[in-house]
Amino acid sequence: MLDIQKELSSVIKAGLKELFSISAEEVILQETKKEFEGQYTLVVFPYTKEAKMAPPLIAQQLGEYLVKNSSIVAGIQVVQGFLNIRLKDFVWLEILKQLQGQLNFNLASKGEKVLIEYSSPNTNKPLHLGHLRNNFLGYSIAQIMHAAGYEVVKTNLVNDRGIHICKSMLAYQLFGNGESPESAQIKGDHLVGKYYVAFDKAYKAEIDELIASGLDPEKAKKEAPILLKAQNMLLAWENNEEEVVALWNKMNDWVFDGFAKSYQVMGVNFDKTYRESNTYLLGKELVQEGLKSGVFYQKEDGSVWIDLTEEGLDQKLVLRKDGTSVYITQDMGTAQLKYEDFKANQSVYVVGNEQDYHFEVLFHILKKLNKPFSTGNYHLSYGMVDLPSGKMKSREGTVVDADDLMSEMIETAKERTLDLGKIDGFTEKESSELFHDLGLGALKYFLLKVDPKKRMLFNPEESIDFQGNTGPFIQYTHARICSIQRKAMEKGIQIQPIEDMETVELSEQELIYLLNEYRTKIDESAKNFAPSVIANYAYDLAKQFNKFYNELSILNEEEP
RNA sequence: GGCCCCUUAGUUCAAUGGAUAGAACGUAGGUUUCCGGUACCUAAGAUACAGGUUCGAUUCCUGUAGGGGCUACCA
Repeated sequence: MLDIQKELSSVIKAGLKELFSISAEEVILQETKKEFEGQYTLVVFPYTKEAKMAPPLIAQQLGEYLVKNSSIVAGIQVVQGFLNIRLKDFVWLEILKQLQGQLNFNLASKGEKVLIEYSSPNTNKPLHLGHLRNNFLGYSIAQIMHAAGYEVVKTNLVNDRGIHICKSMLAYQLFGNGESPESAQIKGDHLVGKYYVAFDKAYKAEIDELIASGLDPEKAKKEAPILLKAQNMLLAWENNEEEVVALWNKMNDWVFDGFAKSYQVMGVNFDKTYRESNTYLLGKELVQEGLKSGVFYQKEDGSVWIDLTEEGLDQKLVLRKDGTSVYITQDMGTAQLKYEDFKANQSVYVVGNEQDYHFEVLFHILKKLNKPFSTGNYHLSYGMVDLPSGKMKSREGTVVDADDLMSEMIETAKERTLDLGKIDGFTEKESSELFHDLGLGALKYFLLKVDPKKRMLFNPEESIDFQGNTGPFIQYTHARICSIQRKAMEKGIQIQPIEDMETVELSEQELIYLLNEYRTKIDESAKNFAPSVIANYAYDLAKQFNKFYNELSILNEEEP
């Protein structure tokens, strides 16, 4: 296998030694920018001191040495301290031959299994805009890592137990009148969410009442009857009381049913779904184990803690004094379960950045417990999605509902496409699929083009553009390329895919160049867990293709 | 208070420590024309501030200012 970089750097090393007596350990070559000649660039500034010579002179002499001594270098260009290297055509042909029959866009297997946990919804309310960013990030990073040569397992951890779930259940018991998704014609998750809101409303009314009757506000918050009832219900649930468990099952089924529909519209899926109600007990076992081995310690009141002050963190509770588990307890259990199920080398958690501290603590605990799954953990932490009015708050009703948003996007796509009048002859099914792809494409691209760790702004008023740096623009370009190639085939015209390419050889060179570039981007994207790298690269390519095809006059435009 | 993250054109986003900091939207001007829209061309416009490391800093380090998050026996 011909390795261009290796070949070049070994000659460069020899040249540095012979011409300037510099022994370089490593030579870093970068891709040449488009506006300059050549494919690879060596930056010679670092050698100025040792060579005692001006950078352009070093580059010139080194370049001449390369042309003379390397069989693959066709020519050079010197710009200040930059040495641009142009390779001979046969090099590209050689590589093309090697790639023959394996022009596969996926990279060679890395022989590693990576587990990606994302989505992780609560079963007390429907999904919102923030969940969309999570789901799209998780799903796309899974696709990217697959393309980068990893074996990928997608998991979802559903938080289906706890006081917040009981709140919805209680409100349903009080005000529900036996309503069901069927009878109310509402998606299950939305119906349950409705009662979560109803609880909060009743709870606030009770607090106001108590305060009006002269109670201290802090006390009122803790002693509102409806809250006490919810707490009782949680205890009843933990004690497996039949009636409560039945209600819990019924309402969870509604929510799962609703989520399944949302996931389908989103186009995401999972290999395995875990439920917190099944993993928290295992977490408790791990706490007992760690207590024995001295990783945890017990306070007098019976609560169990870990001391991470040596690691620069705090002390952290892992089990309440009443023996019930907290969030981190169940996460320990889930980690073990996932390991037993899949034995992955890496485990990625797609969770918002408000939980940075939580995961730092979790990973430290796993290390201290000395578990095989204590390595390879990564928290893919992403920033919040803000609205122009500020942060989204469920209780204040300032959330953007995921289902609503997706429908609106599809509706917008429909309106714009109909305006353009480009779907004549489409069946109804084809049209609605097209609207779905365009609407979701716009939404996905919008949420993915931004560096995950940054906060981002979403303006629903302006909706999302279908022109410029957007998903539909890329989709449109793809459709246009296909259409042009189809027409060209019909007319028997041979199209050179890249500007300035006159011979078949050169277009093959460019093909490999693009393939290499694509693979580099995939690797970079996977390494940084950043779909934004690929997203922006795709836009860049689409723009280039569009510009080139704009100059082709043989064909008419076609529908996206 | 302590810890973590962020700050780039008017706005929303790019830029493995390298070449003239890229786009998009918006704005202005122009081509096109019954008018508008579409399309195309052109222009203006940015690294929060102060130091440091380096041949070279948007990028790394320190400090300042601004924004956000965490700091629950919530999840």
